[in-house]
Amino acid sequence: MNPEDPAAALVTGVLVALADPTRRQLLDLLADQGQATATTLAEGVPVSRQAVVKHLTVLDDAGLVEATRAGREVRYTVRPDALDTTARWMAGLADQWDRRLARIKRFAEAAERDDT
Amino acid sequence: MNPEDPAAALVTGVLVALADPTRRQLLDLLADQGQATATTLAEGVPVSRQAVVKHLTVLDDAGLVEATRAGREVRYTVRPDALDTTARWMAGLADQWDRRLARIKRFAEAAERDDT
DNA sequence: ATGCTGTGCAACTACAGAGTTGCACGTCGT
DNA sequence: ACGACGTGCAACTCTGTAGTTGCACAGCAT
Repeated sequence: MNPEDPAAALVTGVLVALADPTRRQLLDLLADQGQATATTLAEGVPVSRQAVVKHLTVLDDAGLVEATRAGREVRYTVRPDALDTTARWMAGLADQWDRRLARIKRFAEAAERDDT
Repeated sequence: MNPEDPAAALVTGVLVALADPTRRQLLDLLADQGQATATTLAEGVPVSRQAVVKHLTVLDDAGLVEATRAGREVRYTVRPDALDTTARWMAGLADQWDRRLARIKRFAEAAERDDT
């Protein structure tokens, strides 16, 4: 995954965002409620509103949530696209490893046959 | 994803492990070479051998690599299982969000029809 | 036996990020 | 106009972790 690749940057952001348990919890709440503000979300999580705001910023940068201004409040929504992309990337990586391992295994077996 | 769930712990470990770019690079090298030692891997990465060892420990705890002792050296191998599990978890989550969003959208449209 | 090479352990530095608090500003309802 | 509420900004603390260096120990070769 070359760092110049824009898709790579997206994946990195998603992984970093999901690595934090509080952020996963926030995503869970958001997906459940469909829409919520930072203040509301702070009630369902053991940290301050400001901490929630920071987490939401990270999630926004990762493309996992979307912020919409409505008067004096900001409503957040879940965005599945980035998550989906990352899931596909990961599945592809797992597949790649599987194939490489299979190739190496064939190699080892061939070498063994040559010995005996 | 409830924290008591053993599968959740596995997923968390994988996410944390993959969130670091150096660790992803190490996994790339490992998957490419099939097998390598910490000392060898340190040559392909811009950090010291000790740093590499620490990263490999994290990857091992996450179940992404396996360490095998061979005389005085320790050979590391990639393990696709944990990655595969996490990829599936993520795909499931993306799907879940999609369905929730679809449900909410229907809700909103129904409410709009009631208004007009 | 001795030197070379790969690991392991420990102490240390440094920086990023998770969290907090306090206050100022815009917005809504009355 | 005024109070209440939601948000934004800034400064600060603190812990975790990535990284380093130095040294001791174990295994291999000659």
